Amino acid sequence: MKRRNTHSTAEIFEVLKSSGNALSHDMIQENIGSDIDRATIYRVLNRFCEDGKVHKVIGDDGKQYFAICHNCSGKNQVHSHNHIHFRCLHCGKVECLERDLAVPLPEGYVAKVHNLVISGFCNSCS
Amino acid sequence: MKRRNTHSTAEIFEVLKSSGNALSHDMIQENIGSDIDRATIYRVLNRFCEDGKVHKVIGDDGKQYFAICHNCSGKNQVHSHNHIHFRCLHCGKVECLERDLAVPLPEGYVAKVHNLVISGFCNSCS
DNA sequence: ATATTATCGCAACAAGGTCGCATTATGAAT
DNA sequence: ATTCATAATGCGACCTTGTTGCGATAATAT
Repeated sequence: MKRRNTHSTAEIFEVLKSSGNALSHDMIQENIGSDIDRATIYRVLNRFCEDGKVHKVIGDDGKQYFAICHNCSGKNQVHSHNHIHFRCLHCGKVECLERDLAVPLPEGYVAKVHNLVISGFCNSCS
Repeated sequence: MKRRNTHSTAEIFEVLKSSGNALSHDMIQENIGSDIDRATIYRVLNRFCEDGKVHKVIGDDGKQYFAICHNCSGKNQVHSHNHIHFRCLHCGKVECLERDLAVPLPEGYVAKVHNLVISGFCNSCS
């Protein structure tokens, strides 16, 4: 399936880019000018993930957050997104701490997905 | 509020203990003998968390997993549960890797909750 | 301009978890 | 042992997050 450049994809990507943080679906919907359907936003985001333009983290609030890949090593690679994310319990901001983390696993264990989130208070809120 | 010893709390704690791993609500419901309501299970587990007998992790599947605290340093302490959890994508097992992790945060950041999950394949499934 | 088909919007659905409220049962006091 | 206050339960309703089916729309190639 070839991807098409649509209004929605452009706007959603722009919101993610200008934010610089990891955003949940509803954050995106707020920050967006036009009115894009919830299902469409999820579909666009999941497409971004498949294409390796974006990575997804599940917060300790159980919600999905999406962020543009900067230092991530290519699409769908194992270990590609093994950095810690920080979620502020006060302002809600979720950011990627650009510090890769090598976690030694026991013998015979194979890592596929890293989902590392620390929450607390960020520098603006502590 | 004083806690009471009930049938449900005893059974749920026993299931967690004999399993040795972190269990989701439905895993507990399967492993349990009697028929305990979903809401009750969640309430019991949340009570255990408040009392520091158990800690909770959100998996990258968005589900809550509960595990008995072994090396965790007391109830509701910051940094008390800062170990990595491993979730097997094949057998579903979620286990605590008993290896504490000191993550250096940027200036001004305060950690409150650690939610560190790596998923992949465990030694039995890889 | 036309055809193909990826994408969208809407609605319905599913799963996970919480909450209100009437009922039950635990543990303490009598 | 009986009574009493109230913690805990079961049931149902509810909310939120996310996904899916399907007909309508619109992006790209010809």
